[in-house]
Amino acid sequence: MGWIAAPNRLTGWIERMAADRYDAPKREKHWQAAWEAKGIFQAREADSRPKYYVLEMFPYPSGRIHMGHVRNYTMGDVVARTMRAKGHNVLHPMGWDAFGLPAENAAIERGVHPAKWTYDNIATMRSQLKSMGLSLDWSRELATCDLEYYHQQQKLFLDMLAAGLVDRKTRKVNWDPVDNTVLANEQVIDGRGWRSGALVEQREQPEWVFKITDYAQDLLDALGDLDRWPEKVRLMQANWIGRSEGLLIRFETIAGTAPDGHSILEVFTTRPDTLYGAAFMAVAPDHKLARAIASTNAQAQAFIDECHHHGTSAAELETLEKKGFDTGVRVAHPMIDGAELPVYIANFILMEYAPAPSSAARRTTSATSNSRAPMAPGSARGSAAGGGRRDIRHGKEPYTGDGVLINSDFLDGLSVTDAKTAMAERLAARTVAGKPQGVRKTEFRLRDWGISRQRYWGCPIPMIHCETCGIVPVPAADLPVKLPDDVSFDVPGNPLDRHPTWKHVPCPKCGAPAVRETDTMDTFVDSSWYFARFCSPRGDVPTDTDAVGYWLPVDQYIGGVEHAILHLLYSRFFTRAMHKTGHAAVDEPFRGLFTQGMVTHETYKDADGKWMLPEDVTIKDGKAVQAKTGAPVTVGPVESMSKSKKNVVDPDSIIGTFGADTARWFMLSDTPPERDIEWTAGGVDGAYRFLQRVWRLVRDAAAKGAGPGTPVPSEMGPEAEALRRATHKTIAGVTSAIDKLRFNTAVAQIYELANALSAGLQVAGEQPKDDLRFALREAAEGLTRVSAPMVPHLAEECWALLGHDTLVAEKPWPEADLALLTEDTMTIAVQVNGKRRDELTIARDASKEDIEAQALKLDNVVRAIGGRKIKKVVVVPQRIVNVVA
RNA sequence: GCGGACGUGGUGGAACUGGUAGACACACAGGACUUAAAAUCCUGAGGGGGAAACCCCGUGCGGGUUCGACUCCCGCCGUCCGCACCA
Repeated sequence: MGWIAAPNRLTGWIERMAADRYDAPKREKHWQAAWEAKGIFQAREADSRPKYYVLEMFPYPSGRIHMGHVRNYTMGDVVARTMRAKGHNVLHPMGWDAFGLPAENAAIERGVHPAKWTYDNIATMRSQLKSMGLSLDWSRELATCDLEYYHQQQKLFLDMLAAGLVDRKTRKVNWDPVDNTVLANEQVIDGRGWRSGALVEQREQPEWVFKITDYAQDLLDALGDLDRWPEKVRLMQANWIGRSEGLLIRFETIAGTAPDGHSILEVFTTRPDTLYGAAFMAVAPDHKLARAIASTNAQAQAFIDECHHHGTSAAELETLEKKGFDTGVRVAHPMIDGAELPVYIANFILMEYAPAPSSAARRTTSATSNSRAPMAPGSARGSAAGGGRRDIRHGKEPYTGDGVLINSDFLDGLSVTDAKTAMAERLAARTVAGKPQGVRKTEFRLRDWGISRQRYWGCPIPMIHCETCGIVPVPAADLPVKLPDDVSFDVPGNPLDRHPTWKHVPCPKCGAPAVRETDTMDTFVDSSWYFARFCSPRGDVPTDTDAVGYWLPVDQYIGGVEHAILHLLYSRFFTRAMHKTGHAAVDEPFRGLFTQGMVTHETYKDADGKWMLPEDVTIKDGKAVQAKTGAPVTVGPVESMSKSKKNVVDPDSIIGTFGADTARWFMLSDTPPERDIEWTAGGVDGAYRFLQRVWRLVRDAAAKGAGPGTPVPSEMGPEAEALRRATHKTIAGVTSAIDKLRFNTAVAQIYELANALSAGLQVAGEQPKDDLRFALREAAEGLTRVSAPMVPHLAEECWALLGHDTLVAEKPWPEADLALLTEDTMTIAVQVNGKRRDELTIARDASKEDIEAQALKLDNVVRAIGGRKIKKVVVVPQRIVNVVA
């Protein structure tokens, strides 16, 4: 065994490997450069093709891209590339949701300026995204922290202010003591800040709000037209807006029980029909009556204080134990002479923030299951249980549906709906203190959108506080209000507020010394119009109306379902606001919406219970062990990738090792896009191997197949025919799968074509005939072109292997030859009594009679019938035969 | 509690408007190639029975409609999501 021989073998092996392998990481850079050189992904407005706007939710520049981004942007890219090939003028831009807390946290922790931190991250992530080979128009890139961007946002704010869409309210806010900022109710989860996790406190704070409630009804109604949105998201938004119709009832308080000035108590209820069963009235802890009581009653005050320890969000209130405090106040029951109802302060009642003229307790509670009910329950619903003298079996027939009311005087026998109407009419006709006792009112759960944040790294709110003139907008000519660069984060609080000079400006009206608003905008504002800005990202007005008129709405928006409510609802509001202020011509920003699932991975812990990165774990003898030490590893459940559990895989290392196409292919394979996908090392290998196989198949087909542009031969043998059929079936199938965003089924069909091409190459031998040579080329080209949106680099490589000097990215989408999709003969199943017994291959256009006759002749069918009498034969041509015996 | 979605082999999943359940893939097993391994190529496979032809069972569970049900209806069980004073 001479050692001289070894190098030869090794060299031969390396050469063979090199010749047999597609070097994805290397070639991908080449094709990316080729696309960029031609600028083929840059969108222009002046174009006769139909427009198509594809957008994925833009990322927060947290540092590096993660697999969720890879999945999201791959899907969008498939749509963009496919629509481009199908002859659309495609806009597919990318930007950065760049304002926000983490930048300030980095400043606090590491002393790096938020701007530097952000732009450095953007540079990293941009290059990572570019390595994915996305067909993005990078010339439109923007970051919301660009002065150019937030300058325009300040203009929008002032226009919205002028249009009456901005308000300033003092209200009870959720204060996050860790982040030192106000949070929207939506940002409070289980009483804790959504970012910091700190327990939220309540505070009084003046803040700027956008009057989204002005559009509550419209935002609700328009959901019905968003037929290309997931039903789930529309439902969530409808619930969030939470329209409820009810009655505002004015109760008279019993003399001597209520403080002065409280002779009337206004109460809103959605169930006026249950008034006869009412047990008590409840007011919110901040209701003026509650405050009046508390001013002279320490116990009441203590109860109110206790209530304030909880968050203000509705969800928070619902999970609380229900508690009440009897104020001693009594109101007269409007329907029952002499009956009185107690008034409680309750911890589960919410002050209404909507622009009601005078705050009222929002809800009343009926007695349906409350032991303190002084009256019999007012409604008997078929399945309702509960105390009191409820008579479930009222009447001869069992109740179905909503049932009818009992023990409710004039409402008896009415349905709930009719009873509500009857009660509303009765109360409306009565007068209390000069006004109708009952007024119909529609309320919404949705509240105005508070946007003030006591933060540095956000868009400054362009307002000035003057002692004599009040609050004055910054004149448009003085915009932008630029964030100062010289800020420090060594002490808590808002750096803008304690900056030595920044906030001190003369009042634009009177010239006297005044101060700027030091609050900045909620970053959800930034993301509420970026899709519009992409239409004219460099304009010196917020939107170019021509460009926006051309591109909007976004035809296909793709992102995570976690934004189902906030971001999407705010964007819908903002688009309406932009319409009203002349910055857009549509109301709905997103014509089509798709919410993709998350990326998950197994979790790993070492012997000490510490989380481990997947890359530090290997499988040895079927057991998970630490790659370096071989120490045992505990495999935990599959969970969505998160830094805290370390079950993350870095896209860079995948792309660097296997290439972007492998990562893209994995993300599209196997799992339906709306579901969570589990990232596995095995799956990556599988994707990589398949792409290598495609490359080899196309290379071999290029060698054995016909030359480029060879016309269809007149004679076609069965093998060639079958391969051609597979090709065209795949083209048709992939086209419709991508159209429906069913990427996993598109992938499966591409596998089938690859298998068919492989079979074709097998039968071809060394000297295939012209018909098969044609079919091989057609299949290889078809395979290349339908997979191009998913694995664009490999497709370019294959296209070149096939002898083309053009780019697939510029080729039109292939068309399936419909004539090849239908075969002359087909195989249908034959059942006997509903069980499949045989199958029948027969002419496609065979008559029912022929099919029946042939089916009844089949041996298996005859045997299954077993001599019984045939009662009936169901024949569905091209589908099935069922013999009933 | 209300509303919604989902439940299919060892695994991810496919199945168009009710018409051959399990496409395609992963993992697995066998074979070819190799000194060997990797890679690659070929073959097999829902479960059970049978030498085979075939037969029985099978889409969470129980009913129903239908010639025929993963698909439609009713009732359960389970998982996930959203919402929620009450209904």
